[in-house]
Amino acid sequence: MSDAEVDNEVATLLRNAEQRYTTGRRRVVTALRHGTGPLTMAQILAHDASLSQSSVYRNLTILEEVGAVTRIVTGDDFSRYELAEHLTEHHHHLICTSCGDVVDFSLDDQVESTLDSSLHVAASALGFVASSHRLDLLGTCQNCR
Amino acid sequence: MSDAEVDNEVATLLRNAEQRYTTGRRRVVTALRHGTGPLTMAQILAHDASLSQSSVYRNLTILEEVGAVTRIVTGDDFSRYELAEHLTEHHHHLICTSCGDVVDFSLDDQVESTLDSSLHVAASALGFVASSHRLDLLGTCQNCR
DNA sequence: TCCAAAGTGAGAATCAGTATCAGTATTGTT
DNA sequence: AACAATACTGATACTGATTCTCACTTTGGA
Repeated sequence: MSDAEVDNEVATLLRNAEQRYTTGRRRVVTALRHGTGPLTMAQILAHDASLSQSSVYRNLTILEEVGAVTRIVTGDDFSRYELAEHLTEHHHHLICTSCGDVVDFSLDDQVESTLDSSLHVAASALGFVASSHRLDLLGTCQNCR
Repeated sequence: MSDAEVDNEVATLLRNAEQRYTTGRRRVVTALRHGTGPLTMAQILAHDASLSQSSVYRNLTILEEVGAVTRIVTGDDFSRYELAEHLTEHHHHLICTSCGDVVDFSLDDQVESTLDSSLHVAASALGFVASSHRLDLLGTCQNCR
């Protein structure tokens, strides 16, 4: 999805929720489009020094509520934020257990669809209605080796 | 693994780290053996009123360090704790996005091993050394429907 | 242009989790 | 069995990421 398409889609999501697509929110979305994985608050602020922390937190919450952003919690002390999957592509996360960094990766479609159907079977056996899955690979990144 | 075997294994892990297997630590392990998924601090304390919060936090940290316990962060406001996989079985988590409750489930072995090899391929393509994976299914539990 | 409603940002407040430390329990030694 | 020496406990204080507050600013419609 191109920058303009993402922008349009985010604008629509916000408008449907009677929210504005302000400059600050655009800047957050721009920051999230950069980097190779979900970003921490510190990374977002580092990417754009004009942003103020409290507004970014508030805007991330709103962007998450309207479905434009997803919050990731990996286990270290910081939440991470990325654009929602329908604005990017289905992907998973490689999490470095040493430095905490998170990088996106994908599985090939066949593995993904096998997995997906197995998950639905398992879920319904337990009375769950599955809506999505989340797959993280834990290990050590190149830098930390 | 039987209660006694788990107990022995935890005892060994602690001893190897020059830690004692005290009554308080036994009680925490007992609490974690109950329930259908990882437990929050509140659930552990509710299960055994004789435990004090600060000691449980400290002991969970130690049990995690020696490899007897795993900390799970699902995205709501509380960490959850479970016995390490080698003391139970490889499993995944159904996470109710409405109430936050977490329940264990398993995939059949074939799906699991296909997944595992795909993950290793993907990881090494990015210079990662994979050590384990984590798969969560998000949805709505029976109670919240 | 003006107004009402929405957004901003600096700082205060919250609260899960961690650190402190005096008191208690346990282990090894004589 | 008594004595250290060392580990553990638990009440409490502290920390820090995130959320809340509120006076001020910006925005969009009439």
